Parts: sequence; C-alpha cells; structure tokens
Amino acid sequence: MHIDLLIHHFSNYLSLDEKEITALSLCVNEKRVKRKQFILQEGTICNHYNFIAKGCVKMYKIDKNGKEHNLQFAIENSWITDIGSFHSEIPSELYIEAIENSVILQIEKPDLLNLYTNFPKFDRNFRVIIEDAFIALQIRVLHNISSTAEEKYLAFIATYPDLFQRISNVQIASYLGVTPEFLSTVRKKISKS
Amino acid sequence: MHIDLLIHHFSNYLSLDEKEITALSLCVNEKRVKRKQFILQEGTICNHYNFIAKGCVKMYKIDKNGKEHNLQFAIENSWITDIGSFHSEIPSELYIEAIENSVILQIEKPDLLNLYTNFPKFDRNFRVIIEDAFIALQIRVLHNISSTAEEKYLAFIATYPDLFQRISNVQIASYLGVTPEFLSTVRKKISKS
DNA sequence: CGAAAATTTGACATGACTCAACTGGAGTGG
DNA sequence: CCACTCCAGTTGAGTCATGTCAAATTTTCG
Repeated sequence: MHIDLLIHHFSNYLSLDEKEITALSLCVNEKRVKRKQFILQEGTICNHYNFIAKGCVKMYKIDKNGKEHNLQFAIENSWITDIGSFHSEIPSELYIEAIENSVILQIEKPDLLNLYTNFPKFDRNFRVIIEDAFIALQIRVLHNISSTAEEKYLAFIATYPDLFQRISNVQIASYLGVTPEFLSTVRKKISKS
Repeated sequence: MHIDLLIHHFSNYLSLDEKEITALSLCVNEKRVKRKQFILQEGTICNHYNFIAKGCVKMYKIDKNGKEHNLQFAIENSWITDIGSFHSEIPSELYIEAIENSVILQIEKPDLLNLYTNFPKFDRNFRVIIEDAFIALQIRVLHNISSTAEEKYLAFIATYPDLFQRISNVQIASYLGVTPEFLSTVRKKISKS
C-alpha cells in the first residue's frame, strides 16, 4: 500500500510510533489521477494536504493573458498544496494538475488539525518539512532577482536533475519565468559552449 | 522590557503559559545595533533566530559583481534569520544589516532546540509562523516569474505600505530585482498616470 | 496512424540595464 | 552655523536581454 511511502517519508524526521501510524492511516485518502487531471482548480478552496506517492504534478497560476506560470513541481515523496488557501479558507488562485498518471495521498484539513492536536510530533515534523521548503524557496527568489535566464536554467537542472528529465522545457520555462522560445535559444547557446 | 513584545507576538498564535514564558525569557538575548551594523555576515554560521523588537533590518546577498540583492526586510515584531545556514550549520552567504538603529532579540540554536523539545507549543507556533512566511514567499515568486517591474513595484507598496515609507527606493529596487535607475523611470511613469 | 504538443528558428519589438552626469537633501566635522 | 561629503534620486543615450509573433519540424501520446 502507498501509505507505507508516507510513513517512510516521516521517518526522515521523527519516526512515527504505532499510535501515530494508526491515527494517520485513518485519515489518509488515496486518489489516483491521470495525466492532465486536476487535484485543485482556481476558485475552489484547497482543503487538503497532498502527498505524491507516485507520479508528477505541477501547481500553477493562469494570468490575465491566459498564460500559465508554474509555482511548483512535485514528484514522489513530496508535498504540494496551496497552503494560503488551506489556511485562510479562501478560494485558491492556483491549479494543481497531474503531469503524469499519479497516486496522491490526501489528508483533509479537520483530520490534519486533529493530528496536530493529538500528536505533537506532527507539529514538529511539518515544521521541519516546511522549513526545508522555505529554504528552497528563498534560494529560488535569490536566483529570480539576481540571475540571467541562462544561470537560472543551469541552476535548475543542477538542483533538480531528476525532474529535469521528466518534464518538458515548456514547463521549465514557465517555472523560470521565461518564454519557451527564449529558453530554446539559451539551451542552444549552452550546447555550443 | 523588550521581551514583552516577543511574548505578545506569540499570543497571536497559541499564547504562552507561565512556564513557557519563564523558559523563553531565560534564553533570549537582547542586542542593540546601530544603522549599518551587521547581525550576520557572509562566511559565518547563523546560529540564532532574530526577532526584531525595534528598528528595521535587511538580509541580502552580494553577487560576484559586488551588487547587493535584498532577500528580506524585517521590522518590529517579525523574524529574520538565514534558516538554511541555521539548519545545516554551514557558513551563510548572506548578510543581515541594520537599516535603522535597532533592538534585536536573539535565541541561540541549542536554546531553541531545548524549547522545541520541552514545550511542544513552540513547534506549533513556529510551524504556523513559518507557514505564513512561506505563503508570502510563494506570492513573491509568482510575481517574480509573471509580472513586469511596474506590477511588482505596485504590489510591493500595496503589500508593505509601512515598509515602503521607511526604506529607500534603492533598497526596494534591490528587493524587486531591478536597477534603481529603472525603478525611477517606473515611478515617474506611475505618477503621470 | 493521426492529432496535439514540444521544439526550433528568424525577424522584429520592447523592457530593462549600463554608464555617466547632474541635482538635492541629510549627516558630519570644524 | 557653514562647508563639505555622501548618498538617494533623476535623466538621457546607447545597448543588451528577453518577449512577440509566425512558421516549419519533430516528438509524444492516445
């Protein structure tokens, strides 16, 4: 079962004991989605945390010109959620869409709050998980405000060599904040040097 | 005393009880810095969390061309720390420098870890604090990858009207990732419309 | 196989940077 | 209190990075 992946994921932090595993298992829902299906759509409230057990998904915004801007990718053993919408319970401006056929483990908000209250270890573990995500986002912001497209692209493939092989350059361009056409010329220049 | 500000800050989350307040008080160090003094410098390990009780500071990186890139500002009642360096205990690539004469409340890493272990409420509170910071960073990334300089500037002054009045446009330009000259032309264009 | 999407290429447009010069406070020392 | 310096802010000319649009080609996937 896929929940073993989640339990193993937590063993990277403070491992769960029997009672915690039982409680967690009771509130995890497994959801299978095919490529191009949505886990979240703009206008709806994001009321669950999503853990990717298998596959690959993206979270993005569509701007006023209809263009997609990728905020985050997630593959096996990582979390992807519109935490802003989850917290405030206001409608999301984001989409979460499967790039590959995927298996998602979802925890509903009331269940997660219960886990936090009954088992402080979840507060601890999610604190550390989000700290790590925060650190990665800070590095991304630094690149955004200080690097050229070429530098950002090279940093991306160095940081996420696994992702890089699974997603198209259109997706990477959207994540970096450049057009696919320009990324193409950047890649050409890199390959020549 | 300034520690009251910190205790009050936590009351925005789960309020601290007597024992927690006592424990916290024992590990908070008050530090006064003047304008242009450093709280952290590149090459040193960031081994404390910094809470701004009074004043205003910035955290930035200096790139290979000697240019500053502002990652974060902090004013009263907010946290500013190189969490990456704090976690991994590798030397920081960032500077934290006072923009105004300031009062900082510092918690050393071993003390913070003790607070986490002895009082789970700190895990909870810092989880929520960092979640909020994470949400703000995600919004910033979305602007970085999808907006023009003008849109980013307008979003900045709408989001941080308080900060906007206390710091120079040079600092804002560095935060947005544009040159001060170009920000100047953007501001001129805005004032005309 | 066939449709849809990804990738590349080129001509052109524009947003943003560089560099240099100038102006006008704000702080500092005599 | 003045003279001085330093820095923020502005302006303009020229340049570079990146975007737009359109078209052709290749790849992917159902």
